[in-house]
Parts: sequence; structure tokens; C-alpha cells
Amino acid sequence: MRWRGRGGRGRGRRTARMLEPALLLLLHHGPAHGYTLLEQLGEFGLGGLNPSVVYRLLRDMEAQGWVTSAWDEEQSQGPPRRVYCLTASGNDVLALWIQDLTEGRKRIDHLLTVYRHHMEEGEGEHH
Amino acid sequence: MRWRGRGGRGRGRRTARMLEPALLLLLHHGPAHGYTLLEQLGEFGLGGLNPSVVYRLLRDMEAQGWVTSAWDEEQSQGPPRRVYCLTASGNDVLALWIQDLTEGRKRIDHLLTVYRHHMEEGEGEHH
DNA sequence: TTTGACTATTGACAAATTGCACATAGTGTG
DNA sequence: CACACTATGTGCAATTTGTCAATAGTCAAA
Repeated sequence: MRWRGRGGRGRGRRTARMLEPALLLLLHHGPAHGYTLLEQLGEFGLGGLNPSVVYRLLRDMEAQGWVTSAWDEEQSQGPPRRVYCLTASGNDVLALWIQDLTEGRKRIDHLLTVYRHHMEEGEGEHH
Repeated sequence: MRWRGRGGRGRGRRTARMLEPALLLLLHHGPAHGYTLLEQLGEFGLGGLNPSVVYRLLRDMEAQGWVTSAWDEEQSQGPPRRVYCLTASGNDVLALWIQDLTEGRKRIDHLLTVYRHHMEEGEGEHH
């Protein structure tokens, strides 16, 4: 049977189409390593993600030409790191994402408003 | 290669975890037929969905005990219709969804705020 | 110098979600 | 009857997302 999220909180798809825009936004601030980005995602409620998810998405975005990457010259403690950098194309995609998220927010707002409206006049009872 | 949505607008996953709460909310208003619900979804930006998606989700929700269904006695033009009705359990799940959406909205807000902040002081240039 | 902890990236596989094409079926109209 | 519209359901494929495990470098303690 399908899982359909509920019934145990917080499981299943957590990223909810936020991961890609969040990464682009972080890179909009400036170039960064994958590992750094992974940690910064907590700011957007995307903390504790499996690293694979983030690295995979970064490589996919590079394949699309939205970011570029290169091995970092100077090494700090650990193996070589990739530095990711937003491209002009990636910048455009981020702008599209912002539009999408703005619309998505409107839809959520509407739904929440309708719900509150029901609760006020129906006193929380479903008919 | 992965498709990753962007690059052509409006494709890919449109429902974005809104369908289930939208259906529950519509049923919170009162019992309804699947076909009716399908049409009412336009209100939440979920118009033009393939009917299969909606009917399947309704049956899944019934399997979870969040809604009940029965064949409608009186027939209008067309084959027999199912009437769906929200259960107390479904009402609770709706409340959980409302929480989730509220949090999701906060995250979107934060991301949009950060973006706008970058644009103001960076004049829209990525570094 | 071996062990373990931490940093860092990647690949392979599994599970869940979503969309699409199509099947079925009743009712009313020309 | 052919056709359009209403109404629901099935099966499959594509896509997305998550988990597990592999690889690998640096550093510090035992």
C-alpha cells in the first residue's frame, strides 16, 4: 500500500521541493563546498539530510549548467573538496524558483485561510 | 538523466503535497462526490488534474480510515457516483496537515526573505 | 603504527510518488 | 446507432527521494 506520509510525523519526503532553491540561494551568496552547503541547509529547515541527496543534486545541477564546480586547491583537514559556483543560468533558474515558491505560498495561504474560516463558523466540527 | 522540472514551466509535479490536504479540507466542508471534488480543486490551484490521481488518493485515504464512501442512491446523469465523507480520524489528519503547511509556509517565507535581502544589497548579482 | 574520529564525496539500489494511457459504464441527444 | 458527457477505476512507466555502503584524506591518541 502507498505510504502517504501521515501516521508517523516527519517521515518520507522531507525536502518538499525546497532543496534545489535552497542550494541555489546559498550559492547566490557565494561559492561554497558541498559539505558546507549541507550544514547551512539547516537554516531552511532542511537539516540532517543524507549527504548523498545534496551531492547528487549538486551534480545534477552542474549537468544542467546551473552551477560549475572545481576541486579546491588549498586543502584543509580531509580529502579534496569541490567548490560550487552559481552560473548566470543558475541565477535565472533561482528567479523562476522564487516565482514558483511565491505562488506556492499563496496557495498555502488560501488553504489555511479557508480552514480557519471553517473553524470559526463551524466550531471545528466536520459535518 | 533526471528531469528536474525547470527549463520548461509548469511540467512535472504540480501537486506538491497540496492535494491530500485540499481534498480533506473540501470534505471538511461536507460530503461530496469524487467528480465534484475534482472540479473544486481548481480553487486551490490544482485544476486540470488527471482524474485518476484524485480517485486513487480518495481510495487510499479511505483505506487509511480518513474518509468513508458509499454509492449514491439517487442517480443523476451518468453512472453511479461515490459519496465521500470525512471521518473523525480524517479530521485529525487534516489538523496535522494544517500544521505541516503552516511550517512549510514559514520555510518558504524565510527563503523568500533571504532572497529579497540578497537582491537589495547585492543588486541582483551573484558573486 | 594502528586505531578511531572527523571531514568529504560518490555509487548502487530500493521505496515512494506522480502522470498518463486506457478501460469500463451509465445517460441523454440527434 | 453514433456520439458526447458524466463518472470511476486499473496498470504501467517515469521521476523523485531516501538509505546503505564504499572510498579516501587528515589528524590525534594509544
